[in-house]
Amino acid sequence: MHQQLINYINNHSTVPLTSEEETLIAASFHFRKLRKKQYFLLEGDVCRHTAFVIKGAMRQYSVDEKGVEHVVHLFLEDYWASDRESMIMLTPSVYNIDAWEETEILLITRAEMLVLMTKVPAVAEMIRLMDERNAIANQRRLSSAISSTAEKRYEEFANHHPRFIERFPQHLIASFLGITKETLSRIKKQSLR
Amino acid sequence: MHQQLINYINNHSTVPLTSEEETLIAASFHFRKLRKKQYFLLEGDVCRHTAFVIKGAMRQYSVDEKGVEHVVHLFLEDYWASDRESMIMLTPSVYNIDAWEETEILLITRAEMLVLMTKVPAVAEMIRLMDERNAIANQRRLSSAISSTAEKRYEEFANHHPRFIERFPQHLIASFLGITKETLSRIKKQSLR
DNA sequence: CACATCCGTTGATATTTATCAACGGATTTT
DNA sequence: AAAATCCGTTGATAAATATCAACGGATGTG
Repeated sequence: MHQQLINYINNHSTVPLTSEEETLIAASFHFRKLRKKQYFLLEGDVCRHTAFVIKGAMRQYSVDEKGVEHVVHLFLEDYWASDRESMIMLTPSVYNIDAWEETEILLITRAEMLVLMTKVPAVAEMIRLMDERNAIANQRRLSSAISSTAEKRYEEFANHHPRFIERFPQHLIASFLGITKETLSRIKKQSLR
Repeated sequence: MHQQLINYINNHSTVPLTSEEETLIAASFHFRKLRKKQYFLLEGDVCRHTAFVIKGAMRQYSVDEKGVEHVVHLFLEDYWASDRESMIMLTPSVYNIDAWEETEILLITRAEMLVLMTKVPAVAEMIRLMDERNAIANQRRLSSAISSTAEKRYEEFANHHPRFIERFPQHLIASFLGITKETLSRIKKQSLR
């Protein structure tokens, strides 16, 4: 059950895990299964866990005053999901995270993760790498949100995240890009010519 | 000259620096002065240094096919400037970073920073803290770029970054927010009513 | 001092994107 | 199998924002 996470860590660090370390990791993460639409994080709650997605699909979104959902992140297998701000600051989250498909995740608290990072160097290395990649991806996304048209953003997104397009319906992709589903529909139609 | 950085590190970590550590830090950072408009990073170059701003103001921006500048970051005293993607991946940067006012910075390479982090725990701690804050700030900015109107984005920006408004002209603020200077001018006029 | 440049503003207009409403096909639920 | 919900599309229209042009005041520069 934890094998996928073990593989993931080995693939994202330079020192292979010893079997003791593997045991320690397995003991630190707790398995949980989410049915479709079930919440991993509810707006207003403090985010206590980081989730590693073993199988399935989730989305993170806020809901504005008018009740409109704004998707800020999408997750598939091998993604890490959490609200970092809420978890670190211990403040109520403004986001919801729920399962789009039936989903299996491995959960760990921040405290446990910090301990694990000191005990298992490969985990610390992997986390640092993920933080780095995450920072770079966010910078790119921000840059394109500020300076690109809806069409270019979709194009770039489609090139970088073909798996998302296969797994999530178009109206979630639109929301993720910050446009309406109607606009995305028209963009796709146009760009065929 | 390095005193400001020393203070900064002490203010952003839990263990005070020893005088040996202070010496080490002072030896790792190199002072540089930039005239107005002088570049710290030029598009196409690989970003080799991180800059700590002692005094002055800088901006980071890309230039699109039409020659329009898009400001992605603004920096004042006590800010860290670099293009992380370029520095880590060793790829040519798509950004320029230049001085808006006459600016004094302290420079350090990534390799030197990594060494310093192992030798001085307080530096490692401070960097981790900055990474965290940065990740949170980027998440917020992304979220508002995707889901807020130009007016709300400006309002939020003005509340969170009053110093930027004092130091940078309005057209740079507009670009930072992803809108034109004309639109920002009209937004401000409207919101007076 | 004279000249040039920068900066914010305004008006007129064009473009992009959102909103609202409706539809048909697919899928899920009962 | 029938009913309900979800999903993508389209049309008509409204709202938000960009573009282009011009101006006057401020600031910087030779």
